[in-house]
Amino acid sequence: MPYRSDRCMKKNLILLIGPTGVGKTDLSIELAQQLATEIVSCDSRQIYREMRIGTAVPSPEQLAAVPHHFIGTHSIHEVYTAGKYELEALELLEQLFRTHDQVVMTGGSGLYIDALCKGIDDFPEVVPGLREQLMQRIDTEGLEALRQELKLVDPESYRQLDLKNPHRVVRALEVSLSIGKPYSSFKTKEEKARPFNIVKIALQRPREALYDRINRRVLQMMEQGWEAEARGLYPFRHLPALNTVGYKELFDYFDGKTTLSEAVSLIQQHTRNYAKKQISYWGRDKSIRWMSPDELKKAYLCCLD
RNA sequence: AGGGGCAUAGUUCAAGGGUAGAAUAGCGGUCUCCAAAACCGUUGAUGGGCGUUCGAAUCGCUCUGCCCCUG
Repeated sequence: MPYRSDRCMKKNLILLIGPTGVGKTDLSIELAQQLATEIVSCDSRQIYREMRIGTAVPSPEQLAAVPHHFIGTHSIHEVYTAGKYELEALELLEQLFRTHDQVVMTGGSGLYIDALCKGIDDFPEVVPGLREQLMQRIDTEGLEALRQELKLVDPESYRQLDLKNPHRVVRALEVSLSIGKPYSSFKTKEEKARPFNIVKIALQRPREALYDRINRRVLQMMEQGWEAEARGLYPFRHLPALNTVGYKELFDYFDGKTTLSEAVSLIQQHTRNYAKKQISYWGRDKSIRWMSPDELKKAYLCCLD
């Protein structure tokens, strides 16, 4: 079996990824139970305790069935990043591997997963508030002004980056200006070594079936009280954590910009768009093995039947 | 039943008789720390028929469908 550790005692991280709504939660629990291990979530939104219904966290029963990590462990009021996740998740895995040969990791945040598997280069701390300042300058001076500044401080990035994307330009400037060295000079392009094997499995379903599951799940989430949850978070709608599919649309509804049924349709649509982006993101990672739920069960869960 | 209006991309809306555009969806992609974010590329349409004209989305007739008013 692919996940069995070999004689050298190296531990295995079994990564169960896939687009939103594909059915990762259920299968990850089956898998973890079979392996008598625990689940580490790699989801940039389920990590926030204030957002539960709208991020489709596992049910209380599911959470009780298998120990979960990084579900509701942080607050929307703190700034969280892929870099922090890399550090915290690595530390947790080190602990878990002391008592387990296998650990199951599941979630859908591509950048977080890459941060954990390959590492993110060590960028020095940036000047607090600089990013906000730069974003404001885009409004007042225009993106082109920042581009020209980037051309001076970091010509390498100016050549490589997507200069139409404000986030990218601001990020490169933020680092370059804070440190006084070009952003590009911190990029090593080297993957960090990890003291465990990583098996990447992505769950796959036909596009139509996936979209149908997404549409239905959004309706279920509404029945579970998503609207009330979102209403409670409305005062914090400008926090980065709440720049999230579903909450945004509900906030627009609260603002009277749409009707409730329009909001729900938009949530379904944008969740489908998100699923597509995830599939695109993983498309270039050739180490990922794509399987249908049935194939996964045959390969890893046959002993249960 | 009579009168009026409308008909353009999946949807919403443009185009003084002269190359049918946009937004959005759809499809595809980018990605080194706000990533459920941000950004890029692209398919696709004049309801049917007849006529006027060098030339019709645009003018006329007709059919079909939808909306409004009157009874």
